[in-house]
Amino acid sequence: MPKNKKPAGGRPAKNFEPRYGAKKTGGPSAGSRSPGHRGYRAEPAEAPRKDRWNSEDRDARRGAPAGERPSYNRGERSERPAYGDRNERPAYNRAERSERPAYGDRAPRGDRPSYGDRGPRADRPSYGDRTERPAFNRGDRNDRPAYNRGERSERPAYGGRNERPRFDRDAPRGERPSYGDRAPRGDRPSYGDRNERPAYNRGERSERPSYGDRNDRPAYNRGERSERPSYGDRAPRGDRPSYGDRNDRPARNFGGDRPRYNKDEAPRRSASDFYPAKDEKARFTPEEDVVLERLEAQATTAADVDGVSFGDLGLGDNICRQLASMGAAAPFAIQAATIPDVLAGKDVLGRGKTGSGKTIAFGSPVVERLMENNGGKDRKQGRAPRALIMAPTRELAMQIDRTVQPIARSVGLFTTTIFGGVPQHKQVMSLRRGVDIIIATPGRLEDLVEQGHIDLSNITITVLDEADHMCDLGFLEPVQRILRATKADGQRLLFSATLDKGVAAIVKEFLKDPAVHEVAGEDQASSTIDHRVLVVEHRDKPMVIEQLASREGKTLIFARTRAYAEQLADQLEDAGIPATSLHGDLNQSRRTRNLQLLTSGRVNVLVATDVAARGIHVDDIDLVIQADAPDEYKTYMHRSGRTGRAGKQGTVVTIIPRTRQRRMNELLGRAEISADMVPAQPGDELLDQLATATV
DNA sequence: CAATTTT
Repeated sequence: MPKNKKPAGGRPAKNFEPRYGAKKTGGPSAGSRSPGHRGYRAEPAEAPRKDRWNSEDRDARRGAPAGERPSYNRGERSERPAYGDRNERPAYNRAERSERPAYGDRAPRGDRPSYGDRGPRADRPSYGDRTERPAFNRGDRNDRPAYNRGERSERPAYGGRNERPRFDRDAPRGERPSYGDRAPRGDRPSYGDRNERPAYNRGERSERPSYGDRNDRPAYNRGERSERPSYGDRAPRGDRPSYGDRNDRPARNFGGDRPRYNKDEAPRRSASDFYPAKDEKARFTPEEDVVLERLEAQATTAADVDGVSFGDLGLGDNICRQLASMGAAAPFAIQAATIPDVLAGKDVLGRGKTGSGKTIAFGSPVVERLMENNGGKDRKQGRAPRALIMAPTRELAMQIDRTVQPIARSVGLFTTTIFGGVPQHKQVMSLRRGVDIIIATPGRLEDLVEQGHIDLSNITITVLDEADHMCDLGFLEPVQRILRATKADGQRLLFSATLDKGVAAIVKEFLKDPAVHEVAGEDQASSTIDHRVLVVEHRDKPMVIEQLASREGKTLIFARTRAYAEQLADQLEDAGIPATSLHGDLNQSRRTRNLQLLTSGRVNVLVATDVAARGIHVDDIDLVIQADAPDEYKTYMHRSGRTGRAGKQGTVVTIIPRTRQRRMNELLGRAEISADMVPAQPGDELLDQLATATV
């Protein structure tokens, strides 16, 4: 399918333009779409502004800061074939879902308030329709008179509506969940700018569960949690349909080929050396064994840290107090090792075991440094961010924010998350209000930079979490471009549990004489994880997985592909094991919700791709099943690091075919893991033993 | 193969 074909007759173009046109000349357009949202206005204040944009004033606006220009009307955009191919992607068996009563016997769906009046799942058009629906084929949208129903013009006009298909649009209205039943928008924490709303935080923050605690790093906050009111009486997050639901399928195919920086529009802000064209030759030269080979890592042991406090490391009182309130009373080894160097302004490479507290290791000193630099006083609107933390997945970005944000707020600094899969508007608004620390995934960050909404030129500290992964193919180049846009002499921090020479390209170009830290005695031998490898006949695999997964505790299953993850989740549900999935074929809302299903314990089995392999923390996962063996030893280490956190016991079971034994042994060797490798088939008692080992 | 953008 011609991915880039320009449809005859320029239909998509036609469909794009009227959309924008209609927005401007047509009815009013509200930025917020539901009553209760903090920005909601019955008489949209934004409407007049749009008119102005549309008028001849445009010339007058020429000189306006980039962030305020309606820069979205770029020509070539509308000519692009839009999202056509999305619909052509395989459905991954979603359709079958609707045929099964599965969700009916699943956890107490019916108990949940907001969905109470919805029909049973099977009656609804179901997500299965999605792929058949021209979801993103905006083309049809404007042609459908249905959406111009009378009340439309009275409504706030849903400016962005066309752009965000909601589920079940095609269904008769009566059958769709009425949006009025939803929790008011304002009650739902929004991804991007949570911290921007003073109402939500401030002093109480530390006493509250602070969104972060939900599935954050282990040690912090555990005990207090149960004592606190917690958001228990709120509708569980996962139940509140949210932004992402509108795109049923996230965009993919991120046009790696798409030329960045629309040629006809020079970057306006930081015009100078922004993203120097492509690469002055590939920087990655494998034979340069820099980093950990040449630079001796300074090992810190837990004993070295004994009796040391965060204050001793150089953090200020507010931050120390905040850390204590988050459950981090005293620094972990990796934190004690790196914090002083970070505070000293050095570039740092930090390697600490999965779940060893890396987020605080970089988060708290970054906050401290920013505070030092401006005396905590510079809060002018729209100030440019000064620190940037990048992560490979959205979930991880959110999780980092949950840890860093309270620390930042404790000294009056603001953070915001920037990632894709959700409407950008809120993110842009927070940026305009001014933030100090951006926590981002590379794609959306670059997008907003290109749009002129983000100025990276004042970024003095950049952190790469999961740094080795950020240097993998597909991430490396965007990361390089972003780093080049930050202050040239800025401080850079690279953290990962598997930090290796793969980061050489970044280190060489961007770090100066970095301090390298690792924590001694944190090898797999000292780990609390029991590693097993099961050699299983291909035909037995489904049943073996079922047997392993039908258990009490939380189980995380890794699959290599999204399709298989989805299929496995379906299979388990069919078998009566409540399970959900997490992978890139889900929209962000469902990703967030499904992960929340596991953290909340509503579902005990999550089947995920490697999107969940790194960084994300869920309490008490005691069994990790690798339905497909990983290709890389590092992947093995990260996946297995989802269990056995905070010193708890965990089991990792890897299922392989006979033909993979040798490769598996090599991989385990590289990971320095010793694991029993035994044949297994359904019904084996061993499987039950493994399933119940930790429950 | 997965992950990473679409206002």
